[in-house]
Amino acid sequence: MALAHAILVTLLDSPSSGYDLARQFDGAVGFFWQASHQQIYRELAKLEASGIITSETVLQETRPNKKLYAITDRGTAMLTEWLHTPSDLSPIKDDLLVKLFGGHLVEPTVLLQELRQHRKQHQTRLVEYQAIEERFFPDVEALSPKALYQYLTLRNGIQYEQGWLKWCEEALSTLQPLATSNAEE
Amino acid sequence: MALAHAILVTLLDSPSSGYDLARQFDGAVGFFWQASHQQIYRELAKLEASGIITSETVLQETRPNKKLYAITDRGTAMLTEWLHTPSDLSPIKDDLLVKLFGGHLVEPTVLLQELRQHRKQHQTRLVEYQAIEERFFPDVEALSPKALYQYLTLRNGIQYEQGWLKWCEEALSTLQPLATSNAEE
DNA sequence: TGGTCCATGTAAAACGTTACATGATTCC
DNA sequence: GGAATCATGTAACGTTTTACATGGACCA
Repeated sequence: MALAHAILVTLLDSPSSGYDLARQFDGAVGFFWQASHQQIYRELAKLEASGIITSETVLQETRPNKKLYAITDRGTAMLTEWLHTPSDLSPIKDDLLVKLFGGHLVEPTVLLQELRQHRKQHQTRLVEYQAIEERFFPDVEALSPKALYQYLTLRNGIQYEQGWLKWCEEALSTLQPLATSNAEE
Repeated sequence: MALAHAILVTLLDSPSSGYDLARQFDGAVGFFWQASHQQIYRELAKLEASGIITSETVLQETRPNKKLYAITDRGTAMLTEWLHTPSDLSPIKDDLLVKLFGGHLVEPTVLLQELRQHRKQHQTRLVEYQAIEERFFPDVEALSPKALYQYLTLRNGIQYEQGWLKWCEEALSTLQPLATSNAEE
């Protein structure tokens, strides 16, 4: 059910094909939900069958035709109902932390390397998010309510990446003393 | 495969029954992985069938007998190999952020209420984590390598909850102006 | 001519959730 | 007497992942 909701809030922004949605899930929607194109196409078929979305085929000359999906009134009603239903905190599943929990099994350099790699990736994401913030949300006071809500999801991403970076630094300096006399980087 | 690894690092700590594991997944392991008892029992049967763990039946008088599972050499080898394989950043799936993205559909008070609820829950978790930190890790300098790795997973949880709290505050004060003349709490 | 983008799908396997099922003990 | 804890499972269903499959347009 959760993927359905993520698709619906995306369609609220603009009618999209499955392909468009897949790209949005790789971009801005990806801050808080990920899904592959296979999942998306299947879910779209299911949502259309139950009248939550409708499609319109758009013929194209130089490119394959596409089906543009849009949310129906029934879909909006369903989404609104869900917005009124409280959610639990979302569960965390993190491979890196599982690894750390058993980290004493391997030489310290193994996880130090992985921590450096993660730090780098979080750093990259943070820079991307901050670029989006500057480009699209330069003046928070001037935002429409809709833009304001979406801005907050971006702010969450920024907060999240900053937290990870801070923790990576802490973990690296905590574990570095365990790695005796190694030249790495 | 990921649940398997979470079970294995837990068994590394001490041989456990399915029931024990389920409780650990509700506790310390729950910082970074969640699983229901049904999942755990199924996975244990599978892991035993492939020689990654072994079980020994422990007869008990006043309580039901239990099967204590322990990791085998093959299991340790498999886990070690996985520790050497780099992981991607873990995907985020967060209902609350999906809701915010479509938040303009409902009156501001709806999401303000939900944000307050989430703030409260993150606050509760943070206090729990900090209690564990004080009780079990009072002197970081004195920790064994094994304890040090596990301490870092707790520190990640603390960082995570602090980040969420900070963001909840920001989101609440950003959205509060949208809710005009309402008496809520 | 080899790679990426556009565009949509099928199929199988793995993983996760919900509901059902049992039964003694211990605590309030 | 009722709820919680200990202890283990089955079954059905739903979701996610991984692999396979196709084919034209455009760019270097």
